[in-house]
Amino acid sequence: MAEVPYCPMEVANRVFGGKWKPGILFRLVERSYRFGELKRDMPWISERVLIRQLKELVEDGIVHREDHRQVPPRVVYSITEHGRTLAPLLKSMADWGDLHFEATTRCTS
Amino acid sequence: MAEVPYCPMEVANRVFGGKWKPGILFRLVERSYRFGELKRDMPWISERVLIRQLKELVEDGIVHREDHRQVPPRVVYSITEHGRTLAPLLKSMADWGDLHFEATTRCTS
DNA sequence: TCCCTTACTGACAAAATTGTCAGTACTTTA
DNA sequence: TAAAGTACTGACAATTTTGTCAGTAAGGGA
Repeated sequence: MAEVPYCPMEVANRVFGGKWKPGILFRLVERSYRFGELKRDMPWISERVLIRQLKELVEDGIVHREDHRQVPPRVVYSITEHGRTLAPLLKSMADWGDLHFEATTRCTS
Repeated sequence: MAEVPYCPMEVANRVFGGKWKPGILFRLVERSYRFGELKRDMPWISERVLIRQLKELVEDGIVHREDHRQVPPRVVYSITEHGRTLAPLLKSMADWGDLHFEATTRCTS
């Protein structure tokens, strides 16, 4: 199959697309979270997956990870400056989701 | 695992997320396309997958499918009025993708 | 008659993503 | 001595998404 050329859509999609990243970022834009807090706040994501998503976001420079090196561990995740540029986009997505939800449920149910 | 509650992010993500939908929609916001045109314009998506994505978009009321009932077939896809509400969001995504691409390639390569 | 065209379908395979389960480290509290 | 707490990791399984391949219909042209 032909090679995929550079596409900004692909870039954006790779960085904050996926099943859970938008939701995670939506929270982190609001405030910092300890790992356990985030986990309890989104119990429908398995711990393993949450860790992986956070790791990818950290690698992409969207999220900052701060390990306080305590026992028991205390690790705090926060949005980076660069990640914050996603805020309006995330807001638009959520708004559109609401719009679409209302538009599609008004007549069918 | 806990049930996923209603989340506008999930809704938006389900409708226009995925590997190819943003790219397809980005094109359809510009103009209408015959199936074959779209296929040639994005040769990196397999025909089968392109059809499936379009079908889902049609089911979600984002894209309109018009079959001219000719032989050989002539099927034209266009964005619906509702789908058009995604336009600014798609633009923001593409813009952010560019921004991120430049931010991440400036120093690392 | 044979081949071309176009949009599409079904069966299936490969790959990517998501999820489960059992641990680990080290300190505090009982 | 035992248990609890926290943020993880590794091995592996299930699921979802994506991709491949071989068809099909039906008219037109050589």
